[in-house]
Amino acid sequence: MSVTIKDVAKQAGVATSTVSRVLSDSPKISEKTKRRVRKVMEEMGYYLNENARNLVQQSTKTIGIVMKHSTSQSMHDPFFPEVLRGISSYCHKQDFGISLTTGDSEEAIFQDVIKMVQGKKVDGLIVSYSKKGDKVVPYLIKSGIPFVVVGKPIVQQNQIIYVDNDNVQASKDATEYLLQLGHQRIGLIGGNRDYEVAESRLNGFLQAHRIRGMEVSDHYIKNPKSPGLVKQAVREIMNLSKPPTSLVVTDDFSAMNVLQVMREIGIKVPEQLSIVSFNNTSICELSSPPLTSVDTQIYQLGYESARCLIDEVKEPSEVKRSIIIPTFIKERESSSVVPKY
Amino acid sequence: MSVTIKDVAKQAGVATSTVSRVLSDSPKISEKTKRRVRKVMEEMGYYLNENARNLVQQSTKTIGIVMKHSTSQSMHDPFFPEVLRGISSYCHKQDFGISLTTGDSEEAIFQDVIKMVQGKKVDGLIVSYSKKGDKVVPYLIKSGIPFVVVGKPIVQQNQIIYVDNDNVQASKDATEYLLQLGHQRIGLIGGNRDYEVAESRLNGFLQAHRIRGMEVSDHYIKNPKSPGLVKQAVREIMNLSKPPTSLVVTDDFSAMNVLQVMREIGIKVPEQLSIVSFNNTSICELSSPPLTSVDTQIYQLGYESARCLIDEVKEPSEVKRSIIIPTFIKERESSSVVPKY
DNA sequence: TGTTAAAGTGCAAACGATTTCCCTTTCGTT
DNA sequence: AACGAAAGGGAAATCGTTTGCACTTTAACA
Repeated sequence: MSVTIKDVAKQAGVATSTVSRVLSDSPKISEKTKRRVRKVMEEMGYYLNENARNLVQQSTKTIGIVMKHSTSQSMHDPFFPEVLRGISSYCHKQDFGISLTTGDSEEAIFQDVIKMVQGKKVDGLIVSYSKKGDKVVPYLIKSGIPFVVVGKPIVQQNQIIYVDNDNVQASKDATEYLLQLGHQRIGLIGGNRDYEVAESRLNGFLQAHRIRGMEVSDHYIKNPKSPGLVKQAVREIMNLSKPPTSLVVTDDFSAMNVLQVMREIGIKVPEQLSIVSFNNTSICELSSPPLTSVDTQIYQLGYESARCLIDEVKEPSEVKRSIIIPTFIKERESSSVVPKY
Repeated sequence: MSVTIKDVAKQAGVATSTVSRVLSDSPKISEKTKRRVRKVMEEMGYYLNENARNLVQQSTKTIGIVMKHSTSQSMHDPFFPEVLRGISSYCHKQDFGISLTTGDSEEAIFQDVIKMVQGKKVDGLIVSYSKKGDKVVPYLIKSGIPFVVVGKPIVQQNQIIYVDNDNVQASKDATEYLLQLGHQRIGLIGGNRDYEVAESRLNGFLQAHRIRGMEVSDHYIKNPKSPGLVKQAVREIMNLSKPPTSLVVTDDFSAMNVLQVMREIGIKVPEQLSIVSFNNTSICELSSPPLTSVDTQIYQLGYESARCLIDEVKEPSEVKRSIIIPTFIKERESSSVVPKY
């Protein structure tokens, strides 16, 4: 149908190889010929067929993105879109395409990944989460395809390129921040402990206490398995005889849930309860009150992971360097000094 | 490198054509042969190379998604992620892949699209917005590739497949809803009028008034060009000597902005000001107070657009049918009867 | 003027499938 | 036993590029 390299060659009176070389701007072709060929391409409306090129080059200049299971979860939380934005930005700079998994169950996603890899549809992958018992990462290792994970891998960390925050530190910082404000009773609304990030945040939370020689009651620690269970967890924690005066919350979205519960049960934020959450996504500014949140620089997380991946695709490195993106606390109105009794 | 159809053929003692037929489960091949070939494929670890198939079939079983200019805008608003979720879901069912534009300027996106289309990387496209002066849609029409737009196309509506709400009606409903609550002074916080949706919502808003023979002051109508200008617009509108008692707001995100301003200037929602917004995204439930919002069924919008597109890819239709997704008002706490003075 | 090197092109073989014709078998019918 | 049809499978062309190698100019140098 469409005009091919052959047509151009014939029309321009050269060989197809010449046209191909013009396409890649090879120095073996004289300027004069290039100009002539380019003119013909223009006239005939030629455009390169990427599929043909992909086939022979054994590369697609496309990366695959593996979303967290349950697109719904990924999508509602602004985390995924933001990391995607970062990835997207770097890919565009490097003229790489993006291909998404479409599955909505863990198994379906796994199949998507296999198809991408074996079908040679992508040159590399970004895994946008790190989860216990996940099959994707082990598979990718075995396959030998370049990939990077956003978050700290559960297994074989030294063989995997990853981009992450220091979540232990970040959580420690958040907790320490509340301690400095004078809070003695701090609760944690964490996440599903199957995800590495939840585990790290819990550790940081505990460490901050330990450093000060403080014990934390188990009742102050909740790790709801899914976003839907957050409210329940918050209610439980606030129903304790001695409820915490502040909460470290694993993400902004959950913090909004917290805010709702407080509104329900008539507890004022920050007057009666301080909140620090994570990610500093755009809802922080828009909630009432605006949320103090640990900025995890999600965009950077995405951008750097794309950079690492594409570097690796271009020339595989022997040693797998990983990258830690710094975090900082963005203070807003959801946190204040501990109420005096 | 990897094992090809030829290797399998040799190993199984059949021709490549036979292997290919086994792959596509052709009825021309006996069950016995199929079993044998499949076993060999299994043993050798064969996997089909999609690029090779794409080349000969002239099709990629992949659709491209054109995001609204400024990924940032697309991404912060949960609209895009949600429509993507719907698209994704249907694509997965049909075993289609998804490819995203990566550009972050209108021009860059346009180039992405050209590359996808001319490079034959996709079988069709979904344009996730409808904007005045947009170059993508006209280009797609000219190219002849199947595509559908989410939203009502500005030009040549009858030649374009689109999936949309009846935004005029939806806006009329929202306005009527407030009128019924007794509000006499209703303001509109709309969107950038370059987008079709903003225009329609404005019309619906006006129509609802007209039906009752009411006039609307221009001062009550704001169409900030970008999300950043929403707050400013809200302040202006509330500074009028006779400010509105209720607001129709073009999306939930903007409504959150409204809420913030109200908090700043000490106006209580819904006691002193009612708000109805659009989209009924997840923040509605989480805001304080929870937002009354017109559910536009974004997920469905995405799902149906994917369905239309893939149908069209499979067999191009002569007449371009479009689809209107119904809307309904989800009442929450941001709206109430007009305050009595 | 002859020799050689460099520069510029062309030829043809990949890349890994699909698909259109054919050519064998095999089997049922008469 | 002979014939024809149907079923199963093979050979080779094709899709649109890239690329290693060989070939022809042209220019330069002795």
